[in-house]
Amino acid sequence: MLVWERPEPPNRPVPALLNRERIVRAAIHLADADGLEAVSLRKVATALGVGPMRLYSYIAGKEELLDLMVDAAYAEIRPVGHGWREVLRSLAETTRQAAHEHEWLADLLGGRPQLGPHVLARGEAVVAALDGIDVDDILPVATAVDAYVIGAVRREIAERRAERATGMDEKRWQASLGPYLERTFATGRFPVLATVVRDAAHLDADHTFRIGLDFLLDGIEAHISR
Amino acid sequence: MLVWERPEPPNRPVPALLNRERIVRAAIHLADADGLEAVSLRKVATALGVGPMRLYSYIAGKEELLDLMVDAAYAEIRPVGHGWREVLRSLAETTRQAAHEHEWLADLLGGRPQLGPHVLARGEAVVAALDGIDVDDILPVATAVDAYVIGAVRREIAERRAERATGMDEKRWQASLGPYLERTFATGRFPVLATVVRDAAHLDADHTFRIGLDFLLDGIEAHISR
DNA sequence: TACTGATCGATACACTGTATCGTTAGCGGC
DNA sequence: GCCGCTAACGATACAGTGTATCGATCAGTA
Repeated sequence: MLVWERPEPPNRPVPALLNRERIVRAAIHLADADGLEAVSLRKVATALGVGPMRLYSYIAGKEELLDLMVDAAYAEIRPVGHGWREVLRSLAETTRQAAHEHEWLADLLGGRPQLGPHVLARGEAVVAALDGIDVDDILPVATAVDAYVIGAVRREIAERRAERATGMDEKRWQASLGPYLERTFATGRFPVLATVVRDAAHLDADHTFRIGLDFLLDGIEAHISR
Repeated sequence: MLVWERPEPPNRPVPALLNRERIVRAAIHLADADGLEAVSLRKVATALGVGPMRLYSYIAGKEELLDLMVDAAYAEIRPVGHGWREVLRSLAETTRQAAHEHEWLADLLGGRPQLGPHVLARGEAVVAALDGIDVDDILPVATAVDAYVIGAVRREIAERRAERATGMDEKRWQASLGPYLERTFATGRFPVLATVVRDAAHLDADHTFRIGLDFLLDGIEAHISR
């Protein structure tokens, strides 16, 4: 039986100090502060003042804890707006924003099927807002937008971490594309790529995300208005 | 200094039994067989008949080994075709295919910036094939396609694993969307989503991937031919 | 009050990535 | 031909992981 429908254990006679929400909050707190690899059952349990094995009454293992974390993060995501395009754009932007506030989310996105209540509620909201569209188009369209967002956000966060690791700010990093790329391009092994990277205008992360999203939405528009 | 440009240690007088290629091949072999979590430095070293610490002469840590694995997988990816659209489609399809042959690749895609020689060579091939396009459009376009592929492939592999875990075949899984979803929809909490999922035609994975990719390519076409 | 069954958490196990450091082996200079 | 040096090697160790096990503990019932 999956976490989502398995009830929490009944309250102990003494009002329980522990529940899933508290556990997930503690885990998210750790992940927000020090990244996903800082989340261990021991650290979560310690933060709650209990032994590690206590957690196994509430979750079946670490994977389920991560699933619960993702679902909790999705609780903040609710697309708004009027018309399918505004809603899909809002879906993408709010998801991206959640990943910016919780970078660990990027590590988890797309890693396992998400079937938690908040994810489903988000799905419900999206589908409801897309009611003008042919029923057979709704899932492919929403799936495509989600796929783009997952990939784009992961790349973005990965790049941001790499920048942070070098200690360079975004400007200097983008301008030189990192000393390594400079040296590599100097070898002449990637001539076309080198000129494009050097000559083309460089967009910031926001812009890059939006331009790709616009490509996708334009393609969707052409399809559904046909 | 990054792996990509740091030379391997000089050959020992006795012809070295070990080199990065052999290490990476062993790691990929393990990952292909039993998934990414089966890749540990100890297991890789054991497979090569050496102690774990030997590997540290060739790589700085596990993360670098994973980077090398990804780069090796990208060596198989080379888009073909004539015209930007055929090339971008081929880029997407071959990347997807690589992830189907090496499911662990889906776990790694988008996780860290990939700057290895084979990844760059793939980039070079793509950019070279896109030479009709405005230089300022090339990177956004290629980036958008990559983002879509990463997200779509991750979702796809995640779903496939979930199916495998339940022991259901794809047909039965899709038809019922899993007993859990059936029960959840029966609660009436997600009425619109439930009807869409139940009533809409269900596409297989290939179809779903292609339809989203077509949305994106159509949007790109509208942009660059403007 | 005595018993039973659920709940708890300490301990233990197998495993991880990697730092340390004494040992070893090959080579250049005498 | 031999010595001394240096670089490579790998055994050991450490801190940490997820989780199985199982004796101790406690509440509610007879």
